[in-house]
Amino acid sequence: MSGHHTIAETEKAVQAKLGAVPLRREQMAAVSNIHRAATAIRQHLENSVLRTSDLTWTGFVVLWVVWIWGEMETRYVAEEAGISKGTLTGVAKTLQSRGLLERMGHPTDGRLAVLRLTPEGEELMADLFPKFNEEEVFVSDPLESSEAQSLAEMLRRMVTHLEANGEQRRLDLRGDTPLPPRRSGRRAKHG
Amino acid sequence: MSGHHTIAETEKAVQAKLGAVPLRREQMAAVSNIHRAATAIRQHLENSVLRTSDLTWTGFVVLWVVWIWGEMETRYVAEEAGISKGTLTGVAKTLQSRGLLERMGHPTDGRLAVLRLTPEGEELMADLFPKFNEEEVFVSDPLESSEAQSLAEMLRRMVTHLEANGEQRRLDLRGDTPLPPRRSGRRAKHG
DNA sequence: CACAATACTTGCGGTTCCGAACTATGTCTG
DNA sequence: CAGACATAGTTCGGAACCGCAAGTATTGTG
Repeated sequence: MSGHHTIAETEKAVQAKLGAVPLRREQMAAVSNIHRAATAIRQHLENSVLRTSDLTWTGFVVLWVVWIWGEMETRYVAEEAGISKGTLTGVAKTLQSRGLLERMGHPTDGRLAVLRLTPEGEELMADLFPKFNEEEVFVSDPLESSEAQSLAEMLRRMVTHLEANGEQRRLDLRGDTPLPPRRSGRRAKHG
Repeated sequence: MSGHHTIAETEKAVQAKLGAVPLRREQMAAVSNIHRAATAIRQHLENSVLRTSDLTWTGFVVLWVVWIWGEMETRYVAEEAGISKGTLTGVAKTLQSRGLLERMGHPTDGRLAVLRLTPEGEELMADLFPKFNEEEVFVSDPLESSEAQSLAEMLRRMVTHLEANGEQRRLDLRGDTPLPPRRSGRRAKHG
């Protein structure tokens, strides 16, 4: 890392650029720093523990979710991992091809698919997660234990709030104009 | 959102799965929630303000960085945006093709390239950013103003710590074994 | 002027990612 | 029970993304 500008300098530049505009700075800094921290932490974890097992971030998260919950239906795995169903299909395929994950049809509902770790997957996670946690401790080094708790708790409130009210908020914002389609993506066959 | 499991339930399942393993839970929850929050917030912002301008998250971040700093050399833009130089080349091309961004050679050092917003880009950001900030306020709704400040400050400490010590830490972790190459990537011309 | 260092681009191979279209299955209702 | 509707998962188009190697151009240095 060792950036050209520190995070403090950036905040100062924002102040300079936006001094006149009436903005809510505390919230802006909070959100912005959440993403900065997430990126920096993710990069550190990828390049320390994950890389040596040839796992991507998303692959690890999917394994983690399935590991924690035991068997899990794919739709819930996607949701917990924070990715779309379509993405999960591909990620699960990769993990299956490496023998870490297996998928089974649901016994009674033929539409469902269930994911589970293979023994190799279990073994990998049992080995990997303590190392992962060590790095979580490393990145949290500047926080007191009570601060880490408070941080987690505030973020939890934000996530809960978004889960509860995000969709309604987006609907209200749009009003009657429908969400424009993405530039990319599958096109209709005709028309 | 409205997940199958709440964030609290997940933490409980982790406790059940890992009850015997000696882990540092506060740090684990903090890091995990940073990513959960980042994902949820990003999705909300993409589907509220960004989508209507047909901007991707990364595209917006690049525009934002250049907007805040005025002119900026590409290497620093990539760093501030948290993406690689190679990715920036592509993203910048996309933004140029939409007339939002322009690139110029550096006046004295011919190796450098400098990015700047076009008038259209300036206009877009002037229009977009207040809306973006409104949603930052929305997602921060469950936080007191002082809490938002404290949250930002803790995250800033984590980022600073990683910038200062992350690389050394990764070196220490690896010891003498070099980082294994990625599975993918361009191959040498001949062995 | 050779030669190293720096900055960016290009291309590769793979992954991730979204979201709409599509397929298959289950469920409700007349 | 047939047709309509709902739900779960897959496929696909287009873009983003990384890390690395190689290529181009420029600058600095002995």
